Amino acid sequence: MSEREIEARRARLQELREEGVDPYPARVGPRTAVREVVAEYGEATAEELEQAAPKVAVAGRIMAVRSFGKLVFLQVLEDGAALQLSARKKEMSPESFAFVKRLDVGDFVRAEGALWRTRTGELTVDVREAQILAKSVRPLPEKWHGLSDVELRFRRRFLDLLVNEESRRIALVRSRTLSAMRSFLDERGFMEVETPVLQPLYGGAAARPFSTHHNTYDQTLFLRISDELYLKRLVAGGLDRVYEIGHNFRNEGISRKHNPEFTMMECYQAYADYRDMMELTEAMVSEIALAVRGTTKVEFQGESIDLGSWTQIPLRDAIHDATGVDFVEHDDLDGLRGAVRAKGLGEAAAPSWAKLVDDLFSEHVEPSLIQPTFMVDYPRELSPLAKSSPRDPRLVERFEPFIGGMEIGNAFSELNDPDDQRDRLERQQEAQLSGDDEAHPLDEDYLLTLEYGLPPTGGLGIGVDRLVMVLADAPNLREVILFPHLRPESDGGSS
RNA sequence: GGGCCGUUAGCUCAGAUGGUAGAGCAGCGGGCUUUUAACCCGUUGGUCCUGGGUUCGAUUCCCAGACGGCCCA
Repeated sequence: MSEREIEARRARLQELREEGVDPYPARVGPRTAVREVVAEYGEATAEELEQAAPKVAVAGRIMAVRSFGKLVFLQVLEDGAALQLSARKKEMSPESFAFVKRLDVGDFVRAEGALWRTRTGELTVDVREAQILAKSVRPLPEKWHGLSDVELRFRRRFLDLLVNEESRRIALVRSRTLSAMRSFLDERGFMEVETPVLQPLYGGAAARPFSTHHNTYDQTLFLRISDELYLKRLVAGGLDRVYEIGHNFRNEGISRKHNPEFTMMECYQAYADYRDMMELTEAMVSEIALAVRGTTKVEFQGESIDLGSWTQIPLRDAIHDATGVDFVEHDDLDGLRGAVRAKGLGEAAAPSWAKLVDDLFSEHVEPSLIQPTFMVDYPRELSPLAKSSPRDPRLVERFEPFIGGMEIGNAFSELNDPDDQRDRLERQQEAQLSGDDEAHPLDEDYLLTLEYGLPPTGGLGIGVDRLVMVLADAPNLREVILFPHLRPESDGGSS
């Protein structure tokens, strides 16, 4: 094992301690942010700097050392901004120079001195005094190739962030997306709330939950698969515009577009319907794109996408155009299976009519929905929480927004008729009994809420991670989640 | 869940028809006062993912497994 470098660094750590230097001091001392120094003096000429010789103190992590014996260049990085330090033997006390020479790449230091510009034009702090802020006893990834091992990048994300600019950029896009989303909703009069992650009964989406156990009450609890039912309880309680941005947990596979734990924004607006939610979605996505990217026109995986321009397609037409199958004509499982077979689309394995419609859509339509698209007019069976369409009782007032071939949300006029809701949830129970483990459970407490009365309400959910993928042009979900779910690290043994 | 590919030094990667392995960077020692992947000389460092099999001998071949990647479901 190459523990040798760690030993060497630990030896230097020990030396510092023996000399009475605290390698992990509690205080940093006065300093100017590297970014500010660069902003202020980045344009100054060598002559200007030589005349004024402005004294600065900066702090940061040493990312590179180039030593010439009596002259050492170090590059420090602080909050994504880099600055070069120089240490010249002739210009420093012997102690200070020896101290700098003993620093390792990865150490955090504070250094003070005058700014100058080297022969190659690099803005540089000519160090007179330096202090260690935190000793690093492990070597950083190699400076040229960096860290490219995908597994290591995710398992040691801090190293990835440190050496891979792209990783840092995506984290920033994510942060700005969340902040723009909050501003947008706040400005529209929405109130941010928090609802339980641990729930006695899950609901609000078609998914299998994680379950856990509360010891004191000896109670089975589920990690929420959606915020929906709790948020609507709040609307029933008179909080007319609410939103929540939080993690949902779905016990399912991992893919380019799926992580078992992901971030969802859900908002609900009383006295509104799905048309209003459509308008809200358009405005929100545009505004976030402007805030994060400065434009609604973005590149995503080689496609130019205008996030300010949406089209609408009824689900029935989209599937019919792509497959020749009309799910309205074939309104039961056997009929639809027959139609799918007749069109040569293979054996339909779906356990229910609704699931089969969903499968047809996911396979034949969704990948082609690159430009922003609202898929509308979903069948009732596919949407147990959405209000029936007054135009056609087989449909519901629902849409899903798609960008870049991905479903990025879900919205509807919320079903507030308690009897209709009971009927739909009872059908879900039947589905569950016949083997659909993603069916919605029957939530009596939620039905009680509806019996007291929920105003006409529009609801919208946006998958934040996927939206960030689009805004950051990231190829998969794990790039936009700082700590994506991975299998436990194995010791290589078989068992 | 299925198919394909990968796993070799701290990092990035070579490599051998089966005879226990190399480079660059990092480290260590030396030189060097204008570098930007600094350079020059010397040098340390390996469970070649794990287990089993075949073999005189396996890191290499075979089987199983772990983890990861891509594609598919």
